This record gives sequence, structure tokens and C-alpha cells, in this order.
Amino acid sequence: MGKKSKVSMAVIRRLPKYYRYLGELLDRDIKRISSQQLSELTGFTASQIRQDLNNFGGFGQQGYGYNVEELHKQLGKILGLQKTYKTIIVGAGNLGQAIAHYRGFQREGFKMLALFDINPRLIGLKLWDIEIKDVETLEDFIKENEVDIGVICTPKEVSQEIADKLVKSGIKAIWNFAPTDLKVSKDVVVENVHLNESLFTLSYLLKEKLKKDEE
Amino acid sequence: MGKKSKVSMAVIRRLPKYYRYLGELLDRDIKRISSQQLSELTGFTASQIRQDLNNFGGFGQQGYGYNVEELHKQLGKILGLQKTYKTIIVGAGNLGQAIAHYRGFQREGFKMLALFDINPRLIGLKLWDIEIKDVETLEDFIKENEVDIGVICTPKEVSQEIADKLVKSGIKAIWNFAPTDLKVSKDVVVENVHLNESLFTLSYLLKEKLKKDEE
DNA sequence: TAGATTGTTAATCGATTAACAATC
DNA sequence: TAGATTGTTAATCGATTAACAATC
Repeated sequence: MGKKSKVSMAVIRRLPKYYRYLGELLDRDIKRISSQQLSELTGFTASQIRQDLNNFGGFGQQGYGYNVEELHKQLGKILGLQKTYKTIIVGAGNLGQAIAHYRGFQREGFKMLALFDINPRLIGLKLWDIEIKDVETLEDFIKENEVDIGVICTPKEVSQEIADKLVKSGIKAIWNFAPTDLKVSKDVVVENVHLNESLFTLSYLLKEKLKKDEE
Repeated sequence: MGKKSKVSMAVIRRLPKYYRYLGELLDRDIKRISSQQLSELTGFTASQIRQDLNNFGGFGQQGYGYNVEELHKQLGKILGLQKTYKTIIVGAGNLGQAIAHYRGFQREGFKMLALFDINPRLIGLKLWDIEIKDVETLEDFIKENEVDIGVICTPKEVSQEIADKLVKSGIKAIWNFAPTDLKVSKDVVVENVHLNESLFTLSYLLKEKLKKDEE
């Protein structure tokens, strides 16, 4: 008990962006960076960056700034990227395959164990070294392999049903690409990628822009 | 000139969710709904919902609530979904194909005209009725067809270069799936889908959950 | 009319920004 | 040491929630 004061979601959602820019700096062999410079890269204010980081500890040094390698490492730890997560994908259509193929996720420790689908034409196929399995075998597979993360890339009609199976089999994190809000027990975390909502937001912004142009 | 007080991004990002739930109610032939009932569906407070909607007008009626069909229609208009947008996708890998295939977007007025790729094995193929074209012909195609929206599904290494071409050819809205922050002129709107950041956020939340379980 | 529920104003809460003492 | 830049407190800003008069 006694978690220290909870970090706000607004802060958490900025962390991956810091991590990404730090990674790029690391690749460019840049050793140190100030909050001011990081501000110019990310678009957040220097003050906000310092506030955000100080939720997790004092990673900087007065008069110097932040050590790029160290800060990158610390952010990786904060984001939980130092450990490996066993991951499965349900729905082996184009979207599921796109995620399975994406090298960046594997690199950060998300190990794709298998895809699952209901389509007999897909079952048995291998994408690189990842097999597409019968969704009937989903629950047993999760239990046997102690899968950490389930990715839902199915049509929305079956997404809740799949989520229920994932939760029942012991999965604690769901990455949901179906355009629905899943109902899950409180001890399971869900992160939604609602492409519909994203596209509609773009549509709103475009409409506003065109309206303003007319004036 | 003189746009009325700008609506905050927080509000805008809730609109698509209202729109989605209203659409579901419409399918279920439900005629009216109160902010309280909408609150139970969406998880936002009734007060917030009324505040949000009143940014755009008084769509409700005291003592009655909101007419589902009317509110759905109005939200569609606010989101700019009443008109058709000519859309192209750059990058015809799994992700690009997934988006091209998604019926929901076409249904809401996003007309997919073509995909573009650099891979000779893909060029010339047809996905349903959408052709994959040579990325060399991208700029001419956009100008000739007056394309509204460009979707970037390329590797991050070429995403900025593609964005530059889109902007130069007159596109005013970009839906970006590459894990980068594109630099574009101020009169172009960009909506990012940063899958990396989404997955890392899930990773953070999972890590926190596991940590709390240990206590 | 009485009951219900909105639209809107006021109060609260939380997040961002500014400022500066601490310190490398 | 002097200059730079953090960590942190205080001030500001904006978003959410509460409350209630208006009104269907």
C-alpha cells in the first residue's frame, strides 16, 4: 500500500515522446542536453519537461543539463521497457500482420509469440517466424505460455468476446484496435487505438481550416 | 475574421466518441437520450457532456434531453463528415492496405482514390478497386485529382520527404502513421497515430499495475 | 401543472508556466 | 569563481464539476 502521489495521465503520455527523442540523440552521439534544447525538439516547454521528469527523480545536474544516455535509460525503465513482454495478436488481417511485422516493437522487448484467427485459409501460415493459429486454441495458449499482452485486431463485433477470453486466461494488458470501449475487470489495463476517432478529429480540424480560409 | 472563441482540443477529441455512441443508439432505434444516460455510456460526466455540446449550440430540450437522430446528424456536421474527402495512402504495406480496406472510413465519406508505393512488385496491383501506383506519380496525381487527405504509412526514414511532397502538391490534411513529428507549413493539419507511444503507454500502465500487485 | 432535464454561471480542481534559489 | 541550468515553489491558466434558474 501507499503508492506515492499518482502521476497524471497527461505526464505519462509525454514520456514516450521524450524517450523517442532521447533515442535519436543517442544515435547521433550527442552526450548532453538541456531542458531548453529538449523543448525545441519536442515542442513542450522547458519548464514542463523539468516538471515531468521530476515526477520520477532528479535525472539532471545543475549547470549541465541531462546526460542523454542516462536519461534514455531511465525513461526506458520508467516505461517498463527493460523487461520482455510475451505478446499475442488476435485477428491476423492486414492490421494484425502489420503489427506482427513491425520490427520496432520486437526491438523494445515486445516478443510476438503468435497470431490467432478464425479464417481456415490463414490458420497454419507463418509470417516470418510467427505462426497464425486457430482462435479456438487461444485460451490454452495464453495459459501455457503466460502471455502478458493481448492485441485485439478483430472486427468490432467480436472484440468484447475476445477481450473476455483474454482476461479469463490471465492477460493483464490489452492493446485494442477495435472501435469500441471494452469492458474489463479493473485489474486489467487497456490502451485503445481508435482509428475512427483519430480520423474524425483530422476531419474536424480540416473543416475548421477550410472554413477559416474562406473568411 | 473573428472566429468565435476557439474550442479546446480536449473537447474536440471527445466529439468522435459521442458520435460513435449516438450512431449505436440510432441503430438500436432509440429516439431520445439524456446527458445522464450518455454519461453512463461514455464515462464522461453529464455536466461535461452538456458543456461540450453547448460549445456548438443548444441541441437539447429542457425536460426531454436530446433527440438521438438530430444530435447524431449535428455531430456529423460538426466533425465535417457530411462532405466527401478524396484520400490517398502512401505506403502500401500491411498498414496501408489495412486502412484502404477498412469499410468504416469509406462509409463516412473518406473516398480512397489510390495507394502509392516504391516497390515494383506492388505497383499495378489492385486491392478491390483501389490501385497501387508508383510513388513517382504521386505529385501529379494529387494535383490532377485535387486530393484532400494524405495518409502516410511509410517507414519513418522517408515520411518527412513524403510529407513535403504532399504539402507541395496542395494537400491540406495529413494522417501520419510514421513514428515521427512531421514538419509542415502552418496551414496544413496533421493528425498523428503514434503506435509506438501508445504501446509504451500500455507498457507503463502494465508495469505500474504489476508493481502495485506486489505490495 | 409537476417533473425532468437542459443551458449556463460559479466554484473547484488540476495542469502548465513562471520565477528563482540551489548547486554543479 | 562565474555561468549555466536544474529542481522546486508559487502564480496563472484552463478544464472539469457543481449548482440551479430557465423552460420544455
